Amino acid sequence: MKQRINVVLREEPQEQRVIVAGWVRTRRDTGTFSFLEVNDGSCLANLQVIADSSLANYEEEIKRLNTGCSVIVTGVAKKSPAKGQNVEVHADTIEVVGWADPENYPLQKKRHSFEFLREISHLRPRTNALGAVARVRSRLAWAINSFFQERGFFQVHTPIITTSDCEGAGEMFQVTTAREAGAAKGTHEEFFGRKAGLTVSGQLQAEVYALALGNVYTFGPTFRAENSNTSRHLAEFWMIEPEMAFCDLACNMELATDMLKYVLSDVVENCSEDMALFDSFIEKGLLAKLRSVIEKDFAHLTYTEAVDKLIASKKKFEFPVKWGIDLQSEHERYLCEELFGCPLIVTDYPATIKPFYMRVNDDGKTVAAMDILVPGIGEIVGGSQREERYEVLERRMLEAGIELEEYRWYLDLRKYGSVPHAGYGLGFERLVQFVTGMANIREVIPFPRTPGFAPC
RNA sequence: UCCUCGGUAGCUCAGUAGGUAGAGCAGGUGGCUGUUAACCACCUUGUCGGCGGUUCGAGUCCGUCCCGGGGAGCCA
Repeated sequence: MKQRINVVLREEPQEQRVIVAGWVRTRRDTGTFSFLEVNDGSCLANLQVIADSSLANYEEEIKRLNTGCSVIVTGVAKKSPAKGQNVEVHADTIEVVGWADPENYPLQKKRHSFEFLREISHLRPRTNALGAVARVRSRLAWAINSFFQERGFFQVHTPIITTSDCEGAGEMFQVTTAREAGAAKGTHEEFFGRKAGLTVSGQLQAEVYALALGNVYTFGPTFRAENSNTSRHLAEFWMIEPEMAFCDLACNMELATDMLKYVLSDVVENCSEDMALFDSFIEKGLLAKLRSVIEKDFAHLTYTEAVDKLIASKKKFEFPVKWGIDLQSEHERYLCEELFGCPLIVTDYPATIKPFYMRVNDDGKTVAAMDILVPGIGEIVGGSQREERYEVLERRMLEAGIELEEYRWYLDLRKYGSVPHAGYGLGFERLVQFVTGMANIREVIPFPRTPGFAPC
């Protein structure tokens, strides 16, 4: 039975027989045998395999092995006499499954720039850092599902193709069967009988299920056709959107805080080897940062208080601060990184700069919005209590220039058994970025899609 | 999309006042060694991002387009 290398490395070596299958990272020859470093993706560490020159295929094959070749090794696990590893496997047989021509194989046994690796997205998960990102990303997804499931939330699969436009979340990719550009208008009938696009948010549909099942969450792909070229934006990304009935802004903040602390703890505990790599090679002090986020309370300011703090700081900002403007990156960075040095929740933004569905506060000027800002990333969570009062919502939609007929279903939720409810969106890749310390969001999703880039 | 810096060997980069290119690593060959970014010796490698222009002559100067880094906007 084939075993995973993480298991072989974990068990005490007692001359037990093992079979492992993986890819050769490097080969070192000595007088009478060779060392192979084999990695099967189950963990960061490689398994050191001792290939003795007595092996039948030693001269013809073993000595030709190089980075990238795939092998199946059978042998005996032994205590390693040298430093660097506790376990090593002395091979009885090494079957070469696939060669990787060293003249052409792009990965070398040395550091590569992330920019270069991005050009070979089909090979980059075979590197230490990108493999670690993939494992941590998977664990984070698991932790998020666990968090919500443990609390009795139901996962709802909201549509990827949607006809709900102008959710205030940005440009939509259009979905059409028309073959030629422009043909969609008039000459061809729309497949859905109306304009459709890829979802920019599952929130509105999640609200439908929250007002039936109580607490729900979505976890799926999201698309923005914005021409954004930054280290924090993708055209296709994954978003988690919980939505809770009978829940106000305070309840929303509490859930978001608990969720972040829960998933961070889980990953720090269960991905320690990969996290150690990020801590020492990607972002120094990463683990200390994460532990402090897990332990410390998040700071909380209202937008109005935040504006006061920014003005009181007497700092020169490129964009002068004044009540009513949206907070710029430099403002968020000052508050989050300099003033507090921890995650910061900003609530109660001016109604004029937030979307129609956010609940209007009693002052009539602000809405029950909340953004969670995190050092180094900026906004990681954006949410609000939703407007549950029919008349108020209708007025806000009209003010926003929204076609009411298109949103009858959404207004109906306020017409029949309406309840206070709230929710938020968490950018999954931004979370992975925060957890791994990876500087560019294109490295934390397997196949990044950005303007002008979607190779496979 | 805007500002800014960059694109030279498979990778990371150097290239002086315009005179048709170099290092380290990788790769190849040989040697050595319970090695672990192994080590030592020798050898190979380039449409200098694309197109156009100035010039006797362009990696180097000018224009334009593409791509990447950093910052900004939009946001998650």
